[in-house]
Amino acid sequence: METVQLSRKDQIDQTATALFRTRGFAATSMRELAAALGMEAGSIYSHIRSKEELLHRICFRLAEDFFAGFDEASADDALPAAPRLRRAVESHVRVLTTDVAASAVFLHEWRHLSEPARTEFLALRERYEAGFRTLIAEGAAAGELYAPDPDFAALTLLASLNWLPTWYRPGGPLTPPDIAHRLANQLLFGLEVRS
Amino acid sequence: METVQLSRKDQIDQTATALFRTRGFAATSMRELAAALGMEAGSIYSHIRSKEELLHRICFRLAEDFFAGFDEASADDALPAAPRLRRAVESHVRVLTTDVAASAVFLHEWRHLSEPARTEFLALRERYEAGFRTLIAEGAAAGELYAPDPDFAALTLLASLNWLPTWYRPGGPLTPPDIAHRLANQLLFGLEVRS
DNA sequence: TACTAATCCTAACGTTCGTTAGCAAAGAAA
DNA sequence: TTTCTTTGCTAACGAACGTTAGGATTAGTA
Repeated sequence: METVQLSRKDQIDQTATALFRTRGFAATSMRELAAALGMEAGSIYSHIRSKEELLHRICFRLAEDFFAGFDEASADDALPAAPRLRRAVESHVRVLTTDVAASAVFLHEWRHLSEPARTEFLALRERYEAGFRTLIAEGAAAGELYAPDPDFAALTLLASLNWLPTWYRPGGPLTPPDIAHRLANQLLFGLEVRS
Repeated sequence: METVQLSRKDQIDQTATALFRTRGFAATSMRELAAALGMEAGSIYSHIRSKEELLHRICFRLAEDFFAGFDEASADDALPAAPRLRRAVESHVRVLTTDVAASAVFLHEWRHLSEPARTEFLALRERYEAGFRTLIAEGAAAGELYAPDPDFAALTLLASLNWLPTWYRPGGPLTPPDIAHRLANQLLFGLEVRS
């Protein structure tokens, strides 16, 4: 029964994601993972080919999610760059908060991918960041954004967002849309009151 | 001769820091570390007690550096909160850029500390972040800063800064003071042009 | 009923891990 | 010259690692 297999496989993926997040990929053993699933280590290999396959799936699935969200958020060419950037920020936060554990793995554990997956992953990441750079550069060129160095601004912007999985806990006082809105505001308007 | 011993020990610390940064603490073996130092794995134990001692020293040394910098930056009570915050940001960036590898380890590998070091470390970190929260809250109360939620603002501020070790490479086009200045500007003034 | 696919087990494989014991060389201090 | 400290080696320890082989059980399909 295919759905059952997929369901069990998804269960393994999910448990692995949680463990990779809290203990790190290298420090998580297959026996730990098996114990968390209520099974024996050898049994996992009825469902997966290798430990790294788990990491691979997590990282590349999230990459897809980020791309899909960004493309949708920035697609409307009629809109000025600034609101499109705001929507892209909100999309990024939405993906991050939808699966915090997977996001944390995506952000921190990708270096344990072996070649050529590692290089492929970094290329995707670079392409994604380039999307933000372009958006900010457009906004700066149009006078909508103050960004003397769009590359630097994009770096800082994504930095603020990507730290989120280290502190965000679902069920806290702030809902994901709240967080997205506040982050976008703080990053676009800054902290200091201007005269 | 004590200085020679310390020098060799420091060499081990430094090499360990670089390896822990790029490969992660758990994925770095003592044999790898020894090879990078041109010695055998067993020989390292003439200088250290355990692998974790290396991590412990790295993490807690950096914690001290951050505290010393912050205390100096925020000490001047005569100054308004906003410029003190700016100086604290610049100090944080200075510590990060002075030893990027150690900073990356400090930020990402501390979870491999075992108890009670781990709890002790987290308490230090919390105390440091509280310093920023207080500074931002003071600035907001005095009307110098726009921060409806100082805790949230502090989180985002440190997030932007702490991502730095993932992209900064010494010898790039930007000097550390440049970076500090730009980051402080972007975080305090934001991106969006106001009318 | 017979067959197939899914699921999990036990037992073990070869490898690598952090660490230790015991010994040796080499230079500084006495 | 003797002594001590520093530094490093080889060899090995027990434990844990990812993974595999081969078999058992179960449930759905034909």
